[in-house]
Amino acid sequence: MKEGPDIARVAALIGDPARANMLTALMTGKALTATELAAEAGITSQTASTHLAKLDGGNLLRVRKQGRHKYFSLATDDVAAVLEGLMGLAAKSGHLRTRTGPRDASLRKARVCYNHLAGDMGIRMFDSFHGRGFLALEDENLQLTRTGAEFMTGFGIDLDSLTAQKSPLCRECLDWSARRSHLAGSLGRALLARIETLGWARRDAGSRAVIFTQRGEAAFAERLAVTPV
Amino acid sequence: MKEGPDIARVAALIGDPARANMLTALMTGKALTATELAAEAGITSQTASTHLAKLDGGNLLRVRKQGRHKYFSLATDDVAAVLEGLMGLAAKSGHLRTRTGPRDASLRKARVCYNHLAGDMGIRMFDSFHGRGFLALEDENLQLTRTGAEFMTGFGIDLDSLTAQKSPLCRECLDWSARRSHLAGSLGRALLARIETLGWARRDAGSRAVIFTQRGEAAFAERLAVTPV
DNA sequence: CGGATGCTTCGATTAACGTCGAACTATGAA
DNA sequence: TTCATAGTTCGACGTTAATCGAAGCATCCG
Repeated sequence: MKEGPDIARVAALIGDPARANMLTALMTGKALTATELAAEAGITSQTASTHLAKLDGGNLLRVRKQGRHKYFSLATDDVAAVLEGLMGLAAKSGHLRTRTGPRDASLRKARVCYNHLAGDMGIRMFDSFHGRGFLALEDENLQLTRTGAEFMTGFGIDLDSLTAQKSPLCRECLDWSARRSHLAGSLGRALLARIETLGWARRDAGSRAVIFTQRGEAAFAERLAVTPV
Repeated sequence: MKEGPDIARVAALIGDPARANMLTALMTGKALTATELAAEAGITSQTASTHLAKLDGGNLLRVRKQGRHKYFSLATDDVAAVLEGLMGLAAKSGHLRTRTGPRDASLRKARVCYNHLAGDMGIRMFDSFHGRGFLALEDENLQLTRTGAEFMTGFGIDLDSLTAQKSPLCRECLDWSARRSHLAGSLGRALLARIETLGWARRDAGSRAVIFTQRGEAAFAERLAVTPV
């Protein structure tokens, strides 16, 4: 009778407060261990273990074992995108955990969304790439054009190592405000990494904010977020 | 401690099977009454009533009272977008309700996503509009360009009445496969309505499929989904 | 080899919530 | 007015699932 994918299963997985806290913690893009996630959610390590097993079973997480540690991260960009969408809905219905403070403003401006740049600056960069013809919508996927590839290489991105991976190079990701999209995919990740390497910005420890230096923001506007005439 | 919007609340709302069934039923875009939704979810009208109250309280639904009937529809396009995203995740983790059949194929090709066209054909139309310069990414929102407006008027869309509404004209909506976006917003709605008026396609009763006639599909490819050279 | 740390499994408790029968209100039809 | 239909509220039942203590593995370190 019911048609289509079983949406309730996934939603219920995200719907538990403890699990939701873990997932939002993973939105920074950093891989966290089970105990770290337990602390993040405010539960004991035993319960965290069962929760993490469920999330993994639902294909929401990617797990890597290293020695006696188990590192968890979000499975794909799609998961991050859905989480962002849910945040948008929750924010709109007014159920904010904390009232909007100064930290919130910086989150809107620039933050990390599963390892790539989100927020106003992320959107501006995406728009600029699009307008300059670096990205093209081809078939089913977002593609990097030849001029785009040249630009990326010039910016210090090693495209060869990126294309060697099996994960998609470019992808769209809907933003917090759920209005516009920014660049995800391995290229998005590489760009943020490059921005950090260049010293233009650094991640705020313990939150998702990305804090640009004054020089970094100017350089960003000049090279990445150019508005094409 | 916890920062950001309360995502668990919303996800838990969608996470109940009965409520999820109601929401997916509303993805057709049609407004349904409480009893219709109860039947759709396979529960009694009393339980449906409490569920609908909760969904409404979570700002996921829009409610209109007409006589002794209460009509429910999805609150905004954002809600539909999140539901689509969740379907993508659920589909990927392999938990399909029904094994993929012929109906599933037609859903992928063209279906209705909260009143606008989704699926392959929706994506192709969006790409074409983008490539022909009908849509521009401006500031925070997707904008209809002047040439785009001319085209729409020529296609028989009454733009004046659309812009008179307060709801946004253009919006992106992430697709099932969660890879690419198609056109939502009031313009997206109007386009699908126009397509139906022209007799190019009709909605399948009881599913989300949009079935094009042979002539309709040819006309669609010729006028709406032109690939710009 | 101990001893410590990270994670998992088991069992029992507890709390939350979906469910429906029954009774109630409101609107529309005869 | 009388009856029927749509929807809501209440109370009780039952199931589900989150939680933690305790015990059990696995891994690393000295």
